Amino acid sequence: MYENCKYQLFRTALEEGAPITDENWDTIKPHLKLRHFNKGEAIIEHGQVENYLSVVAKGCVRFFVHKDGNEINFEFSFEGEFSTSYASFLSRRPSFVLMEAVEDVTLISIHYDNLQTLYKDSATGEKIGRLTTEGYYIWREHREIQLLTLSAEELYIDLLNQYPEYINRIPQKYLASYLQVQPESLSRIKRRIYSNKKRK
Amino acid sequence: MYENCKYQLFRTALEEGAPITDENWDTIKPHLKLRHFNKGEAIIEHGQVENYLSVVAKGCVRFFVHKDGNEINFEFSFEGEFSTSYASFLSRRPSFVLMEAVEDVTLISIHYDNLQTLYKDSATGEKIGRLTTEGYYIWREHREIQLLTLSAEELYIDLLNQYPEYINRIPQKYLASYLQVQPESLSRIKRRIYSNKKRK
DNA sequence: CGCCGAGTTGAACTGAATCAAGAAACGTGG
DNA sequence: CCACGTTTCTTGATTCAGTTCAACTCGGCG
Repeated sequence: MYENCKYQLFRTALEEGAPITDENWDTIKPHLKLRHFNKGEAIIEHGQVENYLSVVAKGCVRFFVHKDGNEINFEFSFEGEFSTSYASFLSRRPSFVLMEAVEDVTLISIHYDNLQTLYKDSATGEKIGRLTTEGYYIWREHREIQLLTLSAEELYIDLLNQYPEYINRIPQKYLASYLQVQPESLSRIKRRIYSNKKRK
Repeated sequence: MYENCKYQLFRTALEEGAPITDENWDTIKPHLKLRHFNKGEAIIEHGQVENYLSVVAKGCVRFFVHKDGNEINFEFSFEGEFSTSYASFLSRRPSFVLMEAVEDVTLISIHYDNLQTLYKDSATGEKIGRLTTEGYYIWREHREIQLLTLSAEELYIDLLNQYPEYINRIPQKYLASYLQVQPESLSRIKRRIYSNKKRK
């Protein structure tokens, strides 16, 4: 019963693409499983193939890549959001992206093979898959345009406005590279923004 | 007969996702149409909803956004590649992205409504749609990681290696913002790379 | 032939990176 | 619950790469 409730988050996430009928849900639900990760634990390592499409039930996940010995964070996911190395999941190729639990994390996951079965068995499955991917695509395009057009400070302000409850859960050392700056610069950006707010 | 041949590029583009049967193709083909644009002409303006999913038959298209009175280019498409303001197309919302013909351009296009009909009428249609979107997604994720990890010089070298035939067709003033630098800096980057090559 | 936009080059400037040191927060074990 | 050690965050000083601005070259086109 308790787990049942948790799975709902997966349905809700899917329903951002399109409404799910109860019958659809009944065919999906048996394939879901919960996976737990401790803070700091790897969820996907470099070179692994991502086998799961997951939604975060609890916690915060960061996505990052290695570059010259440094980590560059390119995404974070929180409760109710999809959380998967999607390009690897879709292409069945080794993941270039690493995933790690920023906090203790619980994921609601469906295995790739089970998803393919759903696709094969029902046109609705295909449709849900398409709409989910479309939603994911739109998100990526949005982020890419933001990266190209906004300064680190503008990106930070955007996060403050859109996800005030999330921004404090991401350690600044991770957030910095997401905004394309060094941690020291992010520190100065925050000071600048904060002192401006006080003045007004 | 001539146009028939041109449409093939659309099929080829789709088949990067999954093979298309002749029957599938026969249901798609009647919905395709060719659209021509002169060099410099707008294909999508800011705020328009994108109604077409297109593949480039001839020419080069640039995708860009406005920022503080400047244009920032975030994508280019060439012969055989998809070319659409996809987030707008999928979401039916006004496009934030502008599209323009860099050279004289011919697009092979299918209208949104016709695509939806294909989706409704066949599970295969759904599948093709899903796989196409997946391919598009993978491309976007790849580009986003490149933006985060590579310097302008590294991005340029990457283009040189991967698309040597395309890079010269993009005016440097457009290419610069794609690499996140000013045209003057791109000029210096090219000189640096070229003089290194000579030395070796 | 002369115009115009694109590209190149140089010089000065600027904002972020780097390096280094100190302050604050965290958590681990006594 | 406190003490200590580790990590994260902040702050300052310096360096450096890219921007900006301006002048100049080049090539196409009427």
